[in-house]
Amino acid sequence: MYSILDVAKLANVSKSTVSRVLSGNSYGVSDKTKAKVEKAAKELGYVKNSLASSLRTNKTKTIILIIPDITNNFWAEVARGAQDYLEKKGYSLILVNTDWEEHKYSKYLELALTKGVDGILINTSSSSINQLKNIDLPIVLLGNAYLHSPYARVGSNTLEGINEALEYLYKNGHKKIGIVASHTDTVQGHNLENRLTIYHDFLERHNIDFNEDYYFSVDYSMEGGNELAKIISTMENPPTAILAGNDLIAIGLINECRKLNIDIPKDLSIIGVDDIPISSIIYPRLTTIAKPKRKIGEKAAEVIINVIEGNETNRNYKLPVNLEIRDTVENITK
Amino acid sequence: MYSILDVAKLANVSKSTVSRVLSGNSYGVSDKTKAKVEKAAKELGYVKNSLASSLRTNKTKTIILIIPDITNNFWAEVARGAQDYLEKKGYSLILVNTDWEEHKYSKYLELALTKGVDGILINTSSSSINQLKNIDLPIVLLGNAYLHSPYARVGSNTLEGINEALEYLYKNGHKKIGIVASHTDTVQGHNLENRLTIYHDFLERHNIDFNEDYYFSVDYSMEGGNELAKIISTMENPPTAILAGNDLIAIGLINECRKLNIDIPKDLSIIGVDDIPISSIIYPRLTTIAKPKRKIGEKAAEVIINVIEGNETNRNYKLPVNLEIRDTVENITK
DNA sequence: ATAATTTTTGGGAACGTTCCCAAAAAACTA
DNA sequence: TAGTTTTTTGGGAACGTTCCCAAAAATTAT
Repeated sequence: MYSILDVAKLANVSKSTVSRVLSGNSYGVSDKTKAKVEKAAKELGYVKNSLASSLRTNKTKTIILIIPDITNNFWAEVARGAQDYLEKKGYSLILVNTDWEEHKYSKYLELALTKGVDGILINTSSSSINQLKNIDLPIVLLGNAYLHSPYARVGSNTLEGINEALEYLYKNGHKKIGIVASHTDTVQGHNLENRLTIYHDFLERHNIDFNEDYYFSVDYSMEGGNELAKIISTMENPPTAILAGNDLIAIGLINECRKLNIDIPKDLSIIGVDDIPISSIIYPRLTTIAKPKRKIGEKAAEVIINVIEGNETNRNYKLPVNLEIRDTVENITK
Repeated sequence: MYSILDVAKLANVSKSTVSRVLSGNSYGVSDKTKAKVEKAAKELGYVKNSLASSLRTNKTKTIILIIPDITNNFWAEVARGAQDYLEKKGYSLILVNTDWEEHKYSKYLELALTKGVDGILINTSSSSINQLKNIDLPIVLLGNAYLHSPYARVGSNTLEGINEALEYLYKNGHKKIGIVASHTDTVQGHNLENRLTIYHDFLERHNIDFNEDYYFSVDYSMEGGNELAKIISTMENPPTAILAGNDLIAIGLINECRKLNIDIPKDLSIIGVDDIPISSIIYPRLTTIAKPKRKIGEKAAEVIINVIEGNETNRNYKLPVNLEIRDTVENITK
């Protein structure tokens, strides 16, 4: 491996000049010496040692991405979006999985410090958010939680999607609409209270009485969906549509309904949330509220670079979701 | 941010001593000074600057993972496996996506050089394999291709799985077994010729005549699977089972068969290859040859660290696959 | 042609570690 | 106790950049 000095010797200039040319910042270097240097560098196949550069400049052009699990398609998409954008800007991405475990947050936050990353893209947990206070680095939060933290945040406007989905069901003649929320108050930072508020507003707007039987509380998993199907199958006055908490529930519901001879969507319309890859493949294809996963990653990357380069103050971004209309909602107006 | 000198001053020792203690290699430093140093470091909240360290030692404790697309569950699992192992060993992972584009391989290989990574985990394309020659770094190839390259390789023993699947079908009474291969010779480095060899060996072993109608050549996608269903539905003497080229084909086949009123598995048994997440969720749940994705990542990480630390010469690993028995194979012996 | 100004170049220090070598301190030997 | 060996410590150089400042060269003005 050649260094800047080798290039300097070959080009017959000083290392300072070589540095000026090769670091891109070649103001005040005459065109002909610049050409000389570039030629010499090429001839040697010089490649810059970014460690030395970083040590001097205190910039690593590296971002760390701290997410729960890259194996989850949502996070994979976010990671991809982030990497794509960062790459364009000359940044690299260090990937790390937390599995929501506190000690890993600590560990990786420390890693960020030793490695000297220029910024942190992180999906925080409720307690790791506090650890961030001790870190003097640009930080962008991934997700909808922690609205009032002092950091920039990039999430999606799920509530608007919920509303849109509800209105879509109404337009298709549904008035007996079930809604699902989890046992726990928040799931991965989504405040489900808010979803219910949206739901109640919707009912009020259309003069529909709230029927508490239509508020379901199951686990956010396929098993939860199975359970939901069983509950619905025993109801005297079941809903005609379900707004599931997420796609997993919706899919569990679909699968179990098949066994219970409930036809989807004829007997029951379903809308999911997330648009996981399976949703467009199962039969029938699931109508769902699609989160702009990749865009979230891209935007987060864009924001953190802006923060790093001082072009932006911390802000909250809520990226629009999209109601992906497929085959699980029946029009029952006729 | 404090440096080693600050710690030294506080502990009243020299920077050398601090370095000795903090770099782990504290042979020849007395217990009491060691304690002093550790106390001082803790007191200041010292965190090591790994840039400076790397510059001096020429080791970054960083591996680059070059894969086609993290959004593909297969690669996400590989990445996860690799990261989990690397983390345990104190290494970090830089993630990069190629989309099989040549110029990105070049770009990222150069990145590996400037960043001074300690090793490269890469799923190469046919032409990028040549670029590796110019790189004097530990390299581990991901996947089954390029058997005769000089690099260590970690893949899976898919052929053995194919054989097992074939035998499993036979055991369930199937003799009219269709097999799928792509138009092209290789798909992502899998030599399909070999699959056919296995198939022919199987037929021979059980004295079954080769029926060339049972060799199908469709695209490795859901659309390919749809097409396959249509072909089969028009056959006079259709196979009773299909060994699909991958899960995507199998799923496309399942979905299209539903439309064509071909019952899976009563009318047609299906086995896929890959075990993508959807396979265990669709109805009916797909029996498939599961690749040890995560293990591949783990093993690759293990191997590259061994190569880096000089404990291992380049070798080929073929990790065993697993026939995941679910609901798409019918026993037709009775 | 000389002075003043601007442009271009080079030398040294610094970033924070680790490593080498020598010096100091401690432990042992006779 | 003095000499010898071993253990422990400290100082300086080095890794390869970038940045600061001054010097040299080129350009312009008088």
